[in-house]
Amino acid sequence: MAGENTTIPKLLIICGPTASGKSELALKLARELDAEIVNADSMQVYRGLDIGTAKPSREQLAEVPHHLVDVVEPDGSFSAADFALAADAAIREIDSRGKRVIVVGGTGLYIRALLKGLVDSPAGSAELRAALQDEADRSGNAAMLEKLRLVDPELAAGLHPNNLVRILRALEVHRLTGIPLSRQQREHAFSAHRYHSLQIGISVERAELYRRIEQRVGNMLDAGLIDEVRALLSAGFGRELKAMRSIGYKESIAHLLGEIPLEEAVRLIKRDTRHYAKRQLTWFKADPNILWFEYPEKFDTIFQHVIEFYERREA
RNA sequence: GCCCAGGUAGCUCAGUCGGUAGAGCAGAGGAUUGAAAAUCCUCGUGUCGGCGGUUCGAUUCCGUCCCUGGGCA
Repeated sequence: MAGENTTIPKLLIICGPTASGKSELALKLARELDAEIVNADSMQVYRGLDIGTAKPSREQLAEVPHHLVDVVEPDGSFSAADFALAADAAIREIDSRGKRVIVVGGTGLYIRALLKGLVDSPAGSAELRAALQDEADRSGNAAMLEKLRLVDPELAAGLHPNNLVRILRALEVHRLTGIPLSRQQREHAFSAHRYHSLQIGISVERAELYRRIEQRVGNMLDAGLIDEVRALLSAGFGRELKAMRSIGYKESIAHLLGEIPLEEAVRLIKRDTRHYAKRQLTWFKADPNILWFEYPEKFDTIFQHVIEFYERREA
């Protein structure tokens, strides 16, 4: 049976803004369904970033197998494409053991990359990026956008000169492949259908969400966030690293370096987390495939949908 | 009680030599194809403390009252 099993695994996806209770719901469902969890959070993949990323506890990680947690060093590189690749492997492996898969996370692009794939464009090269950044520093953002316009007018038209990250990525892809990124995107268009999935979003009233964020950040401080960041710094992981520029870490570093008082750092962490939650909501709201429920209030309804999803025969 | 400084957007404040006002922060909305907890875009009418007076016109000048700081008693 193992060899001839070519069915596409069914994925239960739990998403929603930070502090909405995703991990808790996923754990509960995993216990009930004998499932394993695949993390789709861009920061929980980093080793050593535990408190600030609200990583599941040691006990929780031991109780339910988690994948894609602690898979890269804080100075390592990781991207949406890396995620999709690693998640595919983990899912296949879990599926081969006859277990179910629950994907949980707040990184919208990672989930999309997993379900629909990304354009087949080359990975970013550090040297090329550095060179482009250098050029941008000298000639300015507008000049870089102009440069992009010459090779990919379609993409350039939709980019604001200040959005240098995207401009440089597009230039990078063109330089590496000779093909305009917009053309690849148009052909790709996220039209693939890589898994059967049920996407559940946890909806929380805005004021309540902000209250929870406030509380969660307080808990992180109590749990020793500052110490965690201090340890990372003394291990040689500096503020220039992607992981260390994430919420909770960049502000803590500023405080540890004596740039801002602790209370200011805390204020900023709360603010940045709120903004982040808002961006997540914008992303997920735009996805018509997500079914939204309140949790824990609607757990039974969620569970019904899940059971029905697993029993359904996919065409 | 007296003196001084203030009372302008949810907050901190700027400003109007008299023609009804604008920044930062907060907040809201959006974008997002190998950096995504990143990166980026858009959104500011509020009895300018109350009431009178002067004036064609007052948030701006004058008077008075209330409130908040600070100082003196």
